[in-house]
Amino acid sequence: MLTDQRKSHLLSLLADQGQIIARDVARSLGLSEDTIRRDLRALAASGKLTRVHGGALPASPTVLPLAERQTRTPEEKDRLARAALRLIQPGMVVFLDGGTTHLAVIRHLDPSLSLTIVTHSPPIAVALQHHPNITVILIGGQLYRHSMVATGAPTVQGFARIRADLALIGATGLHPGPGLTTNDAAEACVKRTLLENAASAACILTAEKIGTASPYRIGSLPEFSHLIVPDRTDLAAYQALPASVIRA
Amino acid sequence: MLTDQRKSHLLSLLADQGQIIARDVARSLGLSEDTIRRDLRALAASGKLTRVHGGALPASPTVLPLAERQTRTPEEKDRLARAALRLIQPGMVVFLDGGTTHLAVIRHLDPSLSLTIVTHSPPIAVALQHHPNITVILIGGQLYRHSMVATGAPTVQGFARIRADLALIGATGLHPGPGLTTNDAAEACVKRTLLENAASAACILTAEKIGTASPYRIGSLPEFSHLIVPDRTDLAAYQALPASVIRA
DNA sequence: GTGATTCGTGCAATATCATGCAATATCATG
DNA sequence: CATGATATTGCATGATATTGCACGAATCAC
Repeated sequence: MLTDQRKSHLLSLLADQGQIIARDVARSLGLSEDTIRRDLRALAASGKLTRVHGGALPASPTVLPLAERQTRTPEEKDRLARAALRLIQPGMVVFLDGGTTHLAVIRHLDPSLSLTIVTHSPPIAVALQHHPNITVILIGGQLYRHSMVATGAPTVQGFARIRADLALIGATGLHPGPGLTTNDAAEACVKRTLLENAASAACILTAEKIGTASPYRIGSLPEFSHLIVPDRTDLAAYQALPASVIRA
Repeated sequence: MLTDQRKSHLLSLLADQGQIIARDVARSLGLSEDTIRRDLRALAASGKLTRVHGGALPASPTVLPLAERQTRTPEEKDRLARAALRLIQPGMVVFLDGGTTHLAVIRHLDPSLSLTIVTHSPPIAVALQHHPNITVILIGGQLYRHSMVATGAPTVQGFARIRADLALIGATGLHPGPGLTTNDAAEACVKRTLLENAASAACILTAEKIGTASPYRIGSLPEFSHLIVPDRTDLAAYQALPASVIRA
């Protein structure tokens, strides 16, 4: 296993479990604790995590990943969410990815709108509790804590059995090279499944994600039907764009 | 469990309950009281709480939104939940039904306990977000809003593929005739699946449910291994009882 | 008051940490 | 391909942190 790979592994482990115990990771990777400790020190130095006696904890703001991130850029997110609403028509079957942006979409949903939402995110399901006209299909799997979504083979299978009219897919990066990317391999896999099993797909991106790339590819821009970005986003670097680019 | 995590746990416990009793926390975490006292001293030194004889109190005068909820929550539920904790051992695979009683169980869960929880309830999954030592398997299906659980064939299938050590199953009624019952047919079906695929099963019942019957049968009392009921519950009307009846 | 509980401190056992060092692997350059 | 430079890893070592226990003092409940 390569060193950088191991560091990514540590970060995704941290995102997944909310903690790292040096001894356990060293044993599970068959390496000495010294190596893991060195990695942790390096990651802590670059601010990716917080070093504590015995292992590591998320860098401060991840303590409440969703609730915290929710408050980061609320007004931008709300604008984008409202723009996304135009894609949702009555009667549709919609795949809805996890994430605070999509929670914002639900917040703005017309409660009389009648449609089916398919999601693997417990917080999304909880947010839909008081939308009686929406049929909610929950897709199961192992819970990935950082994003609070189910992942793994059962999740992929669950989505693959359904054909949606629209998929709203989140991403952590958009870059001219790799296209749309995300931070976790298993999550990327699920997102690709959403993309492949929906008649149309949209991705909502906040400003800070544009121009950045995460390790795991979801797909290229033209595979999406819609891209929803902030108002004055410069997309000149992208040769192929989705059929519709919505600026909000 | 990491030391820093334990300190966070103490603070969140304080926010939750408005007080900390050193002896109880030490016992629930399986550590010596000295360790807890040392933590409390450290937290008090940094002004995060006020040290008092026997434990700690919030640093700021009051203002605890959650503590308020705690008092509104029937303490009966908390007592029952704590009693249920004794059935949960490290390493177990546990089916966890939805409902506020089971949410209370999670609130009292030792955060260092390492086990697998399988649930079809989004609120339960959300509540487990900050229990990094617990593997959460989410079971999908159509969301039934009244109880906030997934139901239907996919849910039944999802559970049936797993063999659990323990199932904690909710019910809305216990009556000498039909036994344990619930309000929704699809939900009853899921609950039966939990019952049939776990090595042992327990049902927690608050006082107002005992002696009542809902339309849909889950199973008879002797099919359960444990029944957890309030202290002075009269069960004389029931000829066959579970192997263990816990009164809390 | 009096007994029981809780407290703080000192101490010892253990675990974890940072650093230096040597062995090996990988890289860059010619 | 050869060779020196750099990176990575495991181990040894002394330092630091954590934890449980013992013991006497302080505090609480009655």
